[in-house]
Amino acid sequence: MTYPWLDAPAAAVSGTARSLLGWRVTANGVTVRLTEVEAYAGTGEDPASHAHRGPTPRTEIMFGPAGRAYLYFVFGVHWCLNIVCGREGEAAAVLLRAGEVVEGVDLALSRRGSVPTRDLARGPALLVVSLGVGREAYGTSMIDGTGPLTLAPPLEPVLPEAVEAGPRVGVASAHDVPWRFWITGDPTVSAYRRHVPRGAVRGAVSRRQ
DNA sequence: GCGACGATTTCG
DNA sequence: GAAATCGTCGCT
Repeated sequence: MTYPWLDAPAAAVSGTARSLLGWRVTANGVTVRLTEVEAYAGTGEDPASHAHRGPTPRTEIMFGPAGRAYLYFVFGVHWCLNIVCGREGEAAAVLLRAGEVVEGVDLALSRRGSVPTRDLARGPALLVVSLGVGREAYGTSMIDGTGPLTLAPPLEPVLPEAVEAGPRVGVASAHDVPWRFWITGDPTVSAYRRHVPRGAVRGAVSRRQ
């Protein structure tokens, strides 16, 4: 199977992200049906993207061909998984934010601990834990069967009217860009949290909102 | 070399 | 609201 739209131009990455809703990602005995994703555009175009300032050792894989896995380690604690999109050199990507575990629930539960089934992959780092992947999956292809991750089409199509869009979660810039997409009403979609500066002044008035 | 901070999660 | 916890990246 081929995935022609994964390498659509980076300018179309929001459409690519939308199209990925309902697709299934399998790794290590667990399959997740994607219910929430975020699009990140290429170098110089999207201040919220890790690749915004050009390639670095960490983001190098994003500049390669589409369909490979870009994982990054955040807060010294968690891994998050992206599918590299766009053409070579463009560095667009789609962050897999949440999904429904549709196969291997018991295995996912063993990795996540005792949580409600709907919460198994309800968040980008939780999705990665359920799939049982980590650093070793960095840079592997998700579309040619050579790596631990496998991308597969939806069993049932996700209709356009079932998709909502809004601001991306936790990003420090580009709050106005509605490049987070999710399946309306799906219980496995994560809660929206806006970016909170780490060194925020405490006890001041302007803290909330 | 150094330090600020992060596409998060969990607990209080 | 705030801590956990460390790799990454740009340079006050």
